[in-house]
Amino acid sequence: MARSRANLKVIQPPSPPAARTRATVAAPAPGSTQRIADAITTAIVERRLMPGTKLAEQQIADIFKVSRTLVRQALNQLSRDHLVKLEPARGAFVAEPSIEEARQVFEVRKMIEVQLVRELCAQVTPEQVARLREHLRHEADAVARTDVTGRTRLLADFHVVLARLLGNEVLAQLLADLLSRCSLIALMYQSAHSAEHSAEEHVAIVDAIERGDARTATRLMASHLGNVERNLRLHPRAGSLAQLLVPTP
Amino acid sequence: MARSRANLKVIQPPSPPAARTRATVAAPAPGSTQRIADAITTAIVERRLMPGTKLAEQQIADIFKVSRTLVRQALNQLSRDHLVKLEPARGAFVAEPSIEEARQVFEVRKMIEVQLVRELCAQVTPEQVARLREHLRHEADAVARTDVTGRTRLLADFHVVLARLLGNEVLAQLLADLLSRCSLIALMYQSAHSAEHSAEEHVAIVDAIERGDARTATRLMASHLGNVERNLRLHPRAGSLAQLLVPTP
DNA sequence: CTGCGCCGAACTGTATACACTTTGGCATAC
DNA sequence: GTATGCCAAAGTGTATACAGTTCGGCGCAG
Repeated sequence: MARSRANLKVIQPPSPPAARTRATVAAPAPGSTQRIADAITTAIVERRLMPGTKLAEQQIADIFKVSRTLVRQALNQLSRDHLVKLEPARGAFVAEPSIEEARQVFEVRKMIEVQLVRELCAQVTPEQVARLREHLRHEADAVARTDVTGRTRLLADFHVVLARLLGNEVLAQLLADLLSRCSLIALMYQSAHSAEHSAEEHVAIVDAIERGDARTATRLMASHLGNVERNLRLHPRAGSLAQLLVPTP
Repeated sequence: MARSRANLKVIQPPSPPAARTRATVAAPAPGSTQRIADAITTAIVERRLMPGTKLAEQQIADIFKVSRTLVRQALNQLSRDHLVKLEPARGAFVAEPSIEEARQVFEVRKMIEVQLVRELCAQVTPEQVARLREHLRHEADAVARTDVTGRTRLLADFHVVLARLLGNEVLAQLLADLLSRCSLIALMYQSAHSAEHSAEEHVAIVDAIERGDARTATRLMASHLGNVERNLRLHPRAGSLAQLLVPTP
């Protein structure tokens, strides 16, 4: 895996519309650290920073016109989100989630979200269904407009919206974290899963939830997550370093 | 909620045997930041630092004989673990989880751990059962020796051990985070749940897992978590500020 | 006696400085 | 020609300096 030497300028500090990965709810903005973390996050998720890219502190500091101190704080945060990997005395790199890690993340998502959907079926209100329908409309819009970035975000947000309907902020945060990891995984193991397909599956899930049909809803969610995972290229590719290191006895 | 002005000396930098909350697996030790974070963590969990206590950077820096830089990093980490709350321009305080947050944390734990136990029943090996039995022995020891600190830690670790048996490190980490929050919650809302009772329930759960009896195991886990939560004083206590602010119309 | 406002001590937020580690290249030895 | 070792540039780890904010007290007015 040759480390990408891509130009770091791709980050670009967006002035007003920073990402809201967790800015909306988490910290009351301890300063501009969050702005930097968000910019890097979106840069990673939008594939402008490829996995393995080195994130040199001074370089980023220059881009944002701040000191290394703030950049360092941002990188620390991102490392806690598993979006960047910190190698002591060597620097920060965009994380390269392993295949095994990808599997585990999806396994956890399945455990949580199946249960989530089950509980939702038992207590969902018409207003909540309406809220979900609205989200589905946005998804459809983005798919129609072939807005790749927005589409990806909305498809992920769907799952967070579900969590938030339970009124459990802890759960919602937790899922949001997992989903940001999934974004990175998805772009590393280039999904062949079409956005339309995911959107359709989301519709089916909401239908089942509306009917309060827990059996169907959980089954659909499980298969949905299974589909997404199955369509990742989670197989050691020929030419990958891991393959080369095994002398095949 | 009067802020505790307790003497901060209670932290004390332990030389060799630092806490292993996440030191063992997470970072390859980027320096001594982890040492400080661990010391504060154990101080909180062992009730030497009460919720609401202010954690002044310079004060802690003096104790550990380091600069504020490292302390700051440690406090940032801890805030991500929800063990301390960072108030911009005011400082860091030991977190005071709300009753609502406590409920949500337990709800999430129930969702995850019930599913966890179910999957474990389907694929548990005799060696794994043996590993669990060993842990149960340690629990019993600690209970017998009335080793409060060790006992509390072991009772929590039981759940992480379960997670680790699935071979899913992501899940294990996630649960470990939730459990550290639970420690704080437990000490804030002083549990009346006896350690013996918890240990017994753990034994019953392992028994069910060994038999591969998923139905019983999941039921036991759900009721175990329900018991622990129910025995917290999760009711607005008379004299609490929240109560005083409601004029009872 | 109570309340308001000003001021200084203390503390946080950010930048900068310095020491130590890593790294890549070049020269030298084989 | 390949390999080894040394050195300088670059980068990270930690400490320190400085600016801006908060907080508590003291005095003064009512």
